[in-house]
Amino acid sequence: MVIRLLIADDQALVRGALAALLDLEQDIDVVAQVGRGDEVVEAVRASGATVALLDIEMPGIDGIAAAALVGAQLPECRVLMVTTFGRPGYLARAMQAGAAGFVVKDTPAAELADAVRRVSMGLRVVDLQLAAESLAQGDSPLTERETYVLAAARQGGSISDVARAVHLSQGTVRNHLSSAIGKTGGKNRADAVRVAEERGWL
Amino acid sequence: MVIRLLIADDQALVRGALAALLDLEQDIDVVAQVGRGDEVVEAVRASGATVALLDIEMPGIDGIAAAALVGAQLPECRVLMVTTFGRPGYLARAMQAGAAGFVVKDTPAAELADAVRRVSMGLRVVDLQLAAESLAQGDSPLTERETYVLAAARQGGSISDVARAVHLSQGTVRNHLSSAIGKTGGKNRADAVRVAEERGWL
DNA sequence: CCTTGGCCGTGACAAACGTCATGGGCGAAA
DNA sequence: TTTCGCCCATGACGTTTGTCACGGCCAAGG
Repeated sequence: MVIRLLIADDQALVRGALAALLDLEQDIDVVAQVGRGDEVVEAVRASGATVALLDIEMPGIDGIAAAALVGAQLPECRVLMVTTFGRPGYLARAMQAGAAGFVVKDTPAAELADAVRRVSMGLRVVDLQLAAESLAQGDSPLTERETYVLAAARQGGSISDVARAVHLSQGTVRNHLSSAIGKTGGKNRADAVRVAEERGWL
Repeated sequence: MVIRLLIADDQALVRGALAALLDLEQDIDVVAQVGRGDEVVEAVRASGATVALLDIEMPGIDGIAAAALVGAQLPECRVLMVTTFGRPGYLARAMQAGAAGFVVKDTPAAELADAVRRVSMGLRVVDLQLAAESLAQGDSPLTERETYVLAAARQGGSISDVARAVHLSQGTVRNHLSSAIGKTGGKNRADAVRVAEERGWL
C-alpha cells in the first residue's frame, strides 16, 4: 500500500526539498504541499492524504492546532510533526493534539522516511531524549492569563502597552507578569519570556 | 561542466533534503555535506567543490564567517548563502564576506538550482527586496561597545549582571544601553535587543 | 594645534518595574 | 456549603532602569 503524504512547511525551499527527498521512496507519494497551517485540513481532504507531515512554525494557525483539526475532522489521516526546535513543551502539546509522531529537524534524513512509514502503520514515533525532558519538566505551570499576558509582553513594550493590548488594568498585568516571573524562575520580564519560549510554554 | 556542490546546514533533515533536491539535477553533483561552520573549509578542499551552499545559523562558526574563510583560502569556490531569516544586515555582511549570492529559505524550490547555476557561472544572485531594505537601512549605527553590551544584555539579566559580564561600571553599561535604545528606536532594553537582532546588528 | 568622536565613569532624577497585601467575584471540587 | 484556585483590581513600597549633564582619557583627522 502506497503512502499518500502531505507536506506542510512555511519555508518553500524546505518544503520542496523534503518533497524531493521523500518522493524518492517507492512506497511514498507526495500528494500535496502547503505553506500555511490553515490550509492543511482542506488540502488533506482534497488530496486524500493518509499521512500529514506538519511543521510547527507556520503562518495562519500553527502546526499543533492544525494537527488537532486533522485529528478531529479527518482521523484516518495520521500526523507526524517535524520542527526546528526540540522544545519539550512542543512535544507534549503535539501529542495532546493527537499527533502520532514527533521528529526534530536535525535527525538524519535517512530516518525520516522510516518515521513516515511507522506513523502510517499506526505506530508512534518520538525522540526519546525529548520525551524524557518533557516528562521531567511537566506541563506549563502558567495560568491561561499569565500565558496570554506573557505572550503579549513578548514584543517588548511597556506595561501600559501590554495592558492596552490585552484590555486589562496595569496593576493586573503587573501581577500576572510577576507571577509568571516567579514560576519561570526568571529574573526579569524579558528573562521570563525567554525561559517560557524555551520550554514551549507560549 | 558539472557543478560540484557542497551543502552546509546544521539541520540534518534540511541538509539531506536539499541534497536530494539538487541531486535530481543532471548538471549538479552534491559532493559534500557538513553540519558545522568550522568544517566547511576543509570539506571544500577535500571535495573540490566549486560551489558552496551555506546556511548562516550553524554551530562552530556561522556561515558568514565560513564564507569569508572560503573566499580567502579557496577563491575558486563560489559561495551561495541560504538562510531562514531575511534580515537585511545578514545580506550586507554576507556580501562583504565575499558571498556571490543570497537566497532566503522561502523562495520556491525550483529556483534554487538556477541560483546555484548562476553563482557557478560567476553571476550574483540576490533577493531584490532584501537588497533594497539593506540599502535603505544602511550599516549598523551602533558603536562597537554598544553592540557588545547589547549582545551581553540579550540573555536577559540585570544591569549588574551585564556589567559583570563585560567588566564595566554599571553606569557605563546603562549609558551604552541608553544610547543603543535611542539608536534602535526601541523603547526598552529588550526592545532594542529585538530590533537589533532583526536588523542583523548583533 | 585643536576639534571631534568614541570610550569610561560619576551623580542625580523621574519613570517604570517587581513585589506584596488586600479584597471582591466566580466556578469547580470536596 | 465551604473551600480552593483563578481572575481582576487597587494601593503602597522599594528597587531597577532610562535619561541627562558633566568630566576625563585617548586616537584620528582637519
